[in-house]
Amino acid sequence: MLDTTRPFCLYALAEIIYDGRAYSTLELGNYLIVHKYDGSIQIHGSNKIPPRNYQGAKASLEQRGHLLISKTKKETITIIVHQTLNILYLDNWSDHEIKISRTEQELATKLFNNWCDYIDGEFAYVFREFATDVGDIDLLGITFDDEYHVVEVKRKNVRICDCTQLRRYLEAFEDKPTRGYVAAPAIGAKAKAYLEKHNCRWLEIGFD
Amino acid sequence: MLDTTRPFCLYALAEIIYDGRAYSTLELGNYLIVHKYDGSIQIHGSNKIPPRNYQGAKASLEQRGHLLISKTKKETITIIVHQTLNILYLDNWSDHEIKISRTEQELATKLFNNWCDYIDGEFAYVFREFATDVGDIDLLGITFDDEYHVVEVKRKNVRICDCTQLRRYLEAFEDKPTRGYVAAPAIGAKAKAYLEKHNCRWLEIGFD
DNA sequence: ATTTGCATGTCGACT
DNA sequence: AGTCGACGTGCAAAT
Repeated sequence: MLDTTRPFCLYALAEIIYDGRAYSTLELGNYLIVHKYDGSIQIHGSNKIPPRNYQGAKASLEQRGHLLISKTKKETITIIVHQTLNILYLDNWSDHEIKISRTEQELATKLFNNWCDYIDGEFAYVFREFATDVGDIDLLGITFDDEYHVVEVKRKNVRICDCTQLRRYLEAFEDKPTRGYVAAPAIGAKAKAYLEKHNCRWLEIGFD
Repeated sequence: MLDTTRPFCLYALAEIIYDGRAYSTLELGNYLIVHKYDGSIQIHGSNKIPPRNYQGAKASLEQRGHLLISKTKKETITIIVHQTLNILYLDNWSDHEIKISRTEQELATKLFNNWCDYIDGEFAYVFREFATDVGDIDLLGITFDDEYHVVEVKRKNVRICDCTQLRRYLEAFEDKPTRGYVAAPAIGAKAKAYLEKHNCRWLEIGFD
């Protein structure tokens, strides 16, 4: 018998059925089942980072014989436990978060503070997080002769979809003369070609 | 002493430092550390599905005193183990994959097989996975009078970025008359407005 | 409650 | 190795 009110880590011979946004089955085998304080549950196989199956926070967990059933409004995981190999209750489990540095914010700040090192022109204003109805623009500079310089910042390699995002922002000023930039540490060949084809530029910017 | 050649699940009082694509620290606390056959490692807190820290397959794991060090070429996780609370070796751990149904493929097939129920017109051809240099189009129908009907299929709620993706495909035929569709079970209000503004349509299509 | 965009996204497929 | 698109993406912030 399992105490489903406590967080645990169960190693079991089991099979799993998921029904919700999709439908999936996981055949009989030995899996690691982790149940957390927030109600979430995840079933891990012997490789890869993401769990084979999972259910997010606030799921309810219930045991009925050899069945473990995790439910939310729209989704259900049914675990058929054939054999319990091991069980570990995880008391006093910490909920601390990681503290991160070197983020997109950090790059945006650097570009904002050193604007003229990266972009030519005589600017009247430079905005951060400029709101438009197709989303927020990371950095927007407006020159004295009313030219709109739109910058999308990425903390890593630029993808094509980042460039379409930039173009969506540029369209928001279609009545103005505009220039588009993606600022990032690196860019792929296809994305660069796509950018240049649409008269946009890549700004190389890295962490210190 | 730990056998780092076997997959295990370790509950320990520890602190963690990650350095790689970003830099992060996780303060002293009780965490669940899972090491898999593929070399991957993940550190879990008491809530949420994703691990606090992780390292993908083919990472090397090494123990030096109370330090556990997981390394790849560009990334390092250092686990400072203050106290080992529990250790479970996970022998004969299965690597089976889940089998999924109700996928985007399934919806695309349904639309392909029942094309005329969804889209008006006299079609000469309908293609699946039609390749262009901006990506593969899920479904492309060409009428006898050379009108290009482009369909992007989504298995769930349509996002704005799905609509920009559709428009990118439409641009590939800018010398032809085109019509654009996003086929999906549901769509948000904003995405729908964006679609209609660009003369595209949402096709409601669901699983059986 | 819904929508939006980020993420150390991860992962698989393809060049 | 690098690039690209999909994911039951998960998640938090804004609306």
